[in-house]
Amino acid sequence: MGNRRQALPLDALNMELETTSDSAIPRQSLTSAVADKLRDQIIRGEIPEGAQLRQDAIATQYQVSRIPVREALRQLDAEGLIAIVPNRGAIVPALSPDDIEELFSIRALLEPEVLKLSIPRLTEDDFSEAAAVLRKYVSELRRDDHVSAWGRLNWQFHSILYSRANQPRFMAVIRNVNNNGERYTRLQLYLTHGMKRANEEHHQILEFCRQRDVTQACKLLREHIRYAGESLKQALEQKRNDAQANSGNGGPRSKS
Amino acid sequence: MGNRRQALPLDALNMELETTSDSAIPRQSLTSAVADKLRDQIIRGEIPEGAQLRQDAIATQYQVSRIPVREALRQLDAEGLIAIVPNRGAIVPALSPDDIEELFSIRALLEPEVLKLSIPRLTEDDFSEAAAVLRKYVSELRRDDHVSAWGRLNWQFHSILYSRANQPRFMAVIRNVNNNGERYTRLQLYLTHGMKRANEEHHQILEFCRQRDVTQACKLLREHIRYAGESLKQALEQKRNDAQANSGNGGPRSKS
DNA sequence: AGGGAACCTATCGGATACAACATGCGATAT
DNA sequence: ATATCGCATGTTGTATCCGATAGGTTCCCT
Repeated sequence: MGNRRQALPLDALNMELETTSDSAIPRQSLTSAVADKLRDQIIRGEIPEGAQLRQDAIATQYQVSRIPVREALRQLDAEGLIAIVPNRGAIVPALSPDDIEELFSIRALLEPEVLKLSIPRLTEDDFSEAAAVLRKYVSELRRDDHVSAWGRLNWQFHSILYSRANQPRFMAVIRNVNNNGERYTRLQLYLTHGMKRANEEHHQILEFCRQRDVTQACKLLREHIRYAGESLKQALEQKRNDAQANSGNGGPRSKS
Repeated sequence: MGNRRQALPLDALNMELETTSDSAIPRQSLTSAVADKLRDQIIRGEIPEGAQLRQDAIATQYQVSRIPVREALRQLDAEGLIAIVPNRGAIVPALSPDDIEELFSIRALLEPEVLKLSIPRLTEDDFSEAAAVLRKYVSELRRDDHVSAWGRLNWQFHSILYSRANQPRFMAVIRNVNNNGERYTRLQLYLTHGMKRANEEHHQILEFCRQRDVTQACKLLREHIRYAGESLKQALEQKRNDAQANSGNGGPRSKS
């Protein structure tokens, strides 16, 4: 009974997440593995807004103790993806329309700057890779579960365009800001309105990049982000209003 | 000996750090207290770049177990203040001149935007508070340990000016980016060159804000940040060159 | 019957204990 | 003499256990 019974879940988790096997046998810590898994679930919306993240439940789910879970939660808290209330656990916070507006404003400021630095160094391979992502994007449009893939592809496209800027600090911030907002891009209202237009804009941006037209590409990117943020904000406001109206019919027990 | 012997260090830590006593009996967790303390030490440069953060040492220093220390380290890792290498501990990473340039570029993009939104709502109290910070700043200039206070006052001044923008997401990013670079503002070369000029620019920015001249204030702020970043980058490059020259003269015992 | 207070349970926070990994030093063999 | 293997030591990673806190529930008193 003295031998290993803990290697299994670690390996299992690592297997799931081992996308970049650099032949160095990475073997990340359980904390990192749990953090990555939870982050992914939150971003994809599998863990909905307002959900409580029970340490024990997560621990048993992944067959680890609560220690790595707690460390992962601390990390996600620092990333802004969850909010830890002392003695009361962690929840996935609901983002207000103003939060959405802010997040997209930050993106609209930072991403064009990175694109500007990246465009001169982009290669033909980068362009075709980006184009491939856009094709995948279109083909996913008709699938039922496209919402889960949409955000990832969107990020892939953008990050390919930025990849040659060599600005790791920028990218760290941008990635984090994207992570914070991405789960809301699943909103149906936003999807139906924005997906087609976003796709066209993506193609146009890519074309400007091919032509090395820095000014136009950055300008369009900025507008692309601003428009996406604006329409997502409106979709969110509408959803909140609907929800309020529903609760107003169903259960208004506070005032009248 | 069944009764509490752990309440003491927690209270001690909280005492040390309770700057903002909101009368809500905050009593933050040990993890948060340790994270705040370490963050402060790193920002102030008390923990120098390249230093290894031994969990056990920190735990005994603050008379807590390693658990809250580990969680605090995870948090600081997510904030970018330290780097955790699996199975090999955490270190305070050295920032390259390019990192500095990036951090200040991000600031130069984000902070003027926030200032723009804040200026119309700034009150006379805000202006006098900012002016008071600048006076304190000048009076600290002659003290020996001014370097420790400089960064804090600098941040105070800036954050007062941004405070009415009501953009918490922006501020979270800006604060974090500032934290990441602040420990390098202690560089002597940078201090001697930049402090006087920075002070003058601060006064000028404040004046533009008083006049509600959004355009000029934002323009000057952007230049202020860019100049600070540029001169700090140069100071850092010079320091690195000197260090390399010294190690070239003093300690090459591998070859000759 | 309604309100309040004491208990009760679920969950979090922290400490201790132990296992795994990394590194440095020394022994040994070539 | 040197290179390599193995052991010793120190540090990190994870599990388990215990104490603390908050919110709900029940019971009693009015």
